[in-house]
Amino acid sequence: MTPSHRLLAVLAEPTRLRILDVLLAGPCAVGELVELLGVTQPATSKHLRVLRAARLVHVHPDAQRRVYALRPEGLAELDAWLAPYRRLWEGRLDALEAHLDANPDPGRSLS
Amino acid sequence: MTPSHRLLAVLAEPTRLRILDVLLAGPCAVGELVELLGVTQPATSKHLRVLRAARLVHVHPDAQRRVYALRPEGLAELDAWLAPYRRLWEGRLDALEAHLDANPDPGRSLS
DNA sequence: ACCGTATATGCCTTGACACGTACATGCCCT
DNA sequence: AGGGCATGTACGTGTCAAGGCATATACGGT
Repeated sequence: MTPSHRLLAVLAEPTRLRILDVLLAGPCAVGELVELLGVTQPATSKHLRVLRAARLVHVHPDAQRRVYALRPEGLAELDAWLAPYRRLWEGRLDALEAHLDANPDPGRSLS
Repeated sequence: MTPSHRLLAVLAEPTRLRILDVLLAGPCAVGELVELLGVTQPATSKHLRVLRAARLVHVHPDAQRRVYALRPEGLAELDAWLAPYRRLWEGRLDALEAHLDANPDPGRSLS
């Protein structure tokens, strides 16, 4: 029904999240993923299948290896769903920021 | 493991997403949610329990009624997780935009 | 052609979760 | 105090998806 629900279901899986985090650093073959994640190869392949169906990754065959790479545009839908909520909490943050502007430098330790 | 995985699991549920969307318009009592969503009351209460545990909503008792309201800051964690990916796809969009700036209006008058 | 490597798929079991029904709790009104 | 309304909770059930194992497919080297 909600389109973003499917996407969220795909992301609601620790292993798949870790796969995306790994791919964030750059493309990766299945074997490397298996090693890095400590997950069995069939499980990894199935998760990759799900990520592929969600258009979050794409494959580039290189001999027997299959190199997976990120498709970050797929996450734009999630960003769009998040937008109205972000306006809300940023509104509160803006109020905080205005307060900080009025009382400068009360602890600059946050990155 | 990943902290955001819990949050995503909470959101990976159409009914819970719809509840958040309703609360986006403003606070709401359980009975109204039951009516609006067409879900049984126990189911609604259970989903609200999950959303409460995830600190995405908070309750304000008003006599027998319990009015639920949004807590959008809880979604900031999801936004933070999304940030590095957003940089990627926005990078591509920026590149496209730069291209469009260099070659203004490539085919606006055609299709 | 054969073998080893790399990846995908099929079947089965198990565990988690959402739903429905019934019940418990809490609050207001008379 | 009692009855009705609004909401939370316990239990049993069905469904769905993740994991493990075995196997199938694809490719390269010899």
